[in-house]
Amino acid sequence: MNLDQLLRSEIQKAVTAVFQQQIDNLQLQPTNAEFEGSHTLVCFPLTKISRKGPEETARMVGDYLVQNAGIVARFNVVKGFLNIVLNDSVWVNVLQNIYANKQYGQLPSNGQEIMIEYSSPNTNKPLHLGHLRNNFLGWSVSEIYKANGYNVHKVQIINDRGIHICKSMAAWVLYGDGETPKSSGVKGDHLVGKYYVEFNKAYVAQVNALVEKGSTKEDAEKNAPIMQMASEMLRKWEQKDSETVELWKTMNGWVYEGFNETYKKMGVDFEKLYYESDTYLLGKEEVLKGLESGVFFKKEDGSVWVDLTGDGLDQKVLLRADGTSVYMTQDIGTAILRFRDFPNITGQVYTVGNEQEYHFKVLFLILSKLGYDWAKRCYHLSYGMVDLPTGKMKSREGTVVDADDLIQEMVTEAEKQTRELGKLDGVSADDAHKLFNMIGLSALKFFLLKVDPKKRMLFDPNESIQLQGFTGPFIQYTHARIKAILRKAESLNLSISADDLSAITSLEPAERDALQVLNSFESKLKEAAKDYSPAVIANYAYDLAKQYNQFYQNIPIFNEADQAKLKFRIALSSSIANAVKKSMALLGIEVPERM
RNA sequence: GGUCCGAUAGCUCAACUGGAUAGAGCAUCAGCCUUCUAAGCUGAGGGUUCGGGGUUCGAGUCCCUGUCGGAUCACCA
Repeated sequence: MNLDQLLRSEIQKAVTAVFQQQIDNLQLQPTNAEFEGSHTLVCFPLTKISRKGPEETARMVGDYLVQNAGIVARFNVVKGFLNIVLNDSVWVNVLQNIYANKQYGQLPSNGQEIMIEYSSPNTNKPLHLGHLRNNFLGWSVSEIYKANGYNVHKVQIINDRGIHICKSMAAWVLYGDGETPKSSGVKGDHLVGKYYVEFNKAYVAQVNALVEKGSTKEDAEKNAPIMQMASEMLRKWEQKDSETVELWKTMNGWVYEGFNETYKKMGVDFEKLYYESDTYLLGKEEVLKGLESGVFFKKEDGSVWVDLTGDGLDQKVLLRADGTSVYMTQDIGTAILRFRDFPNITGQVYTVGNEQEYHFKVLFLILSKLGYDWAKRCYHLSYGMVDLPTGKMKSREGTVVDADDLIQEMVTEAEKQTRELGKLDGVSADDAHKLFNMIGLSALKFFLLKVDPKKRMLFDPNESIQLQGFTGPFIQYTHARIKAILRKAESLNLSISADDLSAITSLEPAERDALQVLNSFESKLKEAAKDYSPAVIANYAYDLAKQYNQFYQNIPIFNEADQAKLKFRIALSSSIANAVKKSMALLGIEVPERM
């Protein structure tokens, strides 16, 4: 039983004894910093059964606790709030448990298996800032679920098929002159992206030319030769024309090489990749089956639809009149395939931007209409867009922030600031390089993950490369500081067992405060999983680091003559370093031994 | 136009899901390095939580209403 549960049950007993009645929902919250205590019982709800004023109610419960619950030392009452001070021995015991528990921050397996999808890019252009939020978020949520005892499968669906890649292909055929990543030294995804831009340039020019000749805009958009060429390529691809398929494979191959390099830099990984080119046909089959069973219907032109007007939504097309599939079709196929591949998963999580909320509402509804019971355990992890100080990112206007460029800038900036601070004495070039990477990526990841995923956020480049304050590097620095202490302890041959700590009978406030934050790790883990929110962990890691720094600044460790206290403080430092490391790992951030 | 989401300090974000005098960071100002790493710590100023109603012991949080961002309502993905 953890501390909160223990205290809760003591309060429960107290309330029952004092008022001869039980109450289900005890409101227990952390005590505000300005008052003495760690836990606060909100007593207003108790006045119903106490039939006394809130202050008197609080005093009665407090008196009972002090007399009968061994863990409560004293209390104070402010308005209707009962601030509870626990015995220091309780906190010592908390540290003993955490210090002895090598698994602290990893909850036991709950036997559940889930799938989490993230990333899922199109293969016609390189990854950008929006993808970074997506990848960091999906990866981190996966790790958070693992830490909560789930067996997690990380996957993505690669949109490797469709008109977008055909556009890049068409432009490359027209203007590429045989250029390859090898011949030009350009990273594969960037090279294919370059031809996507080329396509759009040529397309706009052709449309304008046609409009000038008297065409309507709509006709011009349809008839522009380069668009006709791309459409023709898509048709040929669906007919498995060998030349087209070869080109498609080649150019996608370039993109995958580029993506893999970027994923590696980002530090994200996948257990299994799904490709739209493999799943869209299955989706088509499922739709046709649904048509037979009457879940869907066919219009006169031959297109297949689902009618969701009964659910407050619209009618939605699932197969075009010419029999080709749309986005929804392949998502149906992919979902079904995944539950076949992983029959034990209880649900799946889709990490996709909030502009697709309607799409997923429809998708889950369709799957449940098709009779798949697991549809109700599919969850759209919907996150907000990333804005720039200049406004929205628009690929057409060239205002996207490229992922590779951004990572490089962050690392370069980390190097610059580290050198300015003169932190590199006695550090090898190799270690220094690793450190710059660690710090730069930490700044970036932490900046993107500290905000509630559901909310739209602003990416200010100047602020993101800050290394002070509420940032990843600040937390890394705190870890490095603790490590210096632990190294010194080791050099003094101080070995500390959990039993050694019981010699402590009283604590400094800064020690108590740090222990309280340390002790809340597992409840934060649960909250982060429940809310699908790495931001909960980011805030926790920051609170913990900040709390430790206060302790560090106020209480000298090695000047302490009392060996028991010295050992206690080192054990506390060590446990906090572990929790910092573990929580940062959940965000995909490594922490250095020195910085 | 329908539906959904958002608005908190100059700026970027929190607020334990209805609890105390709404908290951090950045920026500004003032302190602290002969001590375990100053990428740190301490302090000050900074708020009508978008406006207006309501619900109750209590509202940034719930309900109604208005204003202003945004997203979505494609045989695009």
